[in-house]
Amino acid sequence: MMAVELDIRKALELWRTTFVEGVRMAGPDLTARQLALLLTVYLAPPPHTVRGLAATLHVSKPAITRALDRLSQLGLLRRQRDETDRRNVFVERTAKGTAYLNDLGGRIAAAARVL
Amino acid sequence: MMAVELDIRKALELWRTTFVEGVRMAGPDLTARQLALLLTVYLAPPPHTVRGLAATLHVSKPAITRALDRLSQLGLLRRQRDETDRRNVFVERTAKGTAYLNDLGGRIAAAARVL
DNA sequence: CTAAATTGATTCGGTAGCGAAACGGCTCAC
DNA sequence: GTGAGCCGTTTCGCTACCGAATCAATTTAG
Repeated sequence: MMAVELDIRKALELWRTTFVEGVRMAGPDLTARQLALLLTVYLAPPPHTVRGLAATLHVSKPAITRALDRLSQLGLLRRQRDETDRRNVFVERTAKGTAYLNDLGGRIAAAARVL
Repeated sequence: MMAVELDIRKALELWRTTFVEGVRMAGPDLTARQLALLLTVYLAPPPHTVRGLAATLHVSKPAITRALDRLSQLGLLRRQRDETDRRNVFVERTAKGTAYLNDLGGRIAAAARVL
């Protein structure tokens, strides 16, 4: 697979296509924060804790907890208590979340192909 | 400028980078709808009316009005009454909106370059 | 064994978004 | 001129998110 080169105009058109498509399909309607969190869990190396995610995203812990409530309610993510230190909560992937992001990535890639 | 080719993994990493960066910078915090609207006004050929935008985005007219309230309050967009048919409202670009999207596009392009 | 520190969750008051329905200004056919 | 129809806006009741402060559970230091 090839180099990724984008000028500003094409970058914006890529975003426009994907966003408009997403808005049209009326999916789960995630916040920017929620999507950033979801993508981080799926793309960055584990383990992911609430505290770590808060630091990564420069966001308060309650904000992470709330985003986690929402995303796990949607089945896109899962909480898992750390049994060796029960204060920690690990955030883990789910099959549904994988499918969701595969779909999203596919739409982005398809939009990029059209440019 | 070159071809745009993206596999799913790279597409998602591109989004992750840009979203996490955006969340960190704590910008205006726009909704998916608001951003889709903003991008449409700047990238699709004018004129843009409320009704037309609602049809393009498959969204109700009041939703467009509200997004317009927000975006014009932020100075990223401007309403302009159609003087030949005063029922219409045209949505137009602003210098601030242009700067905002240039910045966004630049960040996307930069993120793409790192892949 | 107890006191301090750490982790994630909860509460509080406030802001902003949503869909559905109703509204007022404007145009145009008759 | 008047009535029908179109356009964008407003209202209503509701849901979801925000930051700040606080909390309960757990671990660790002394």
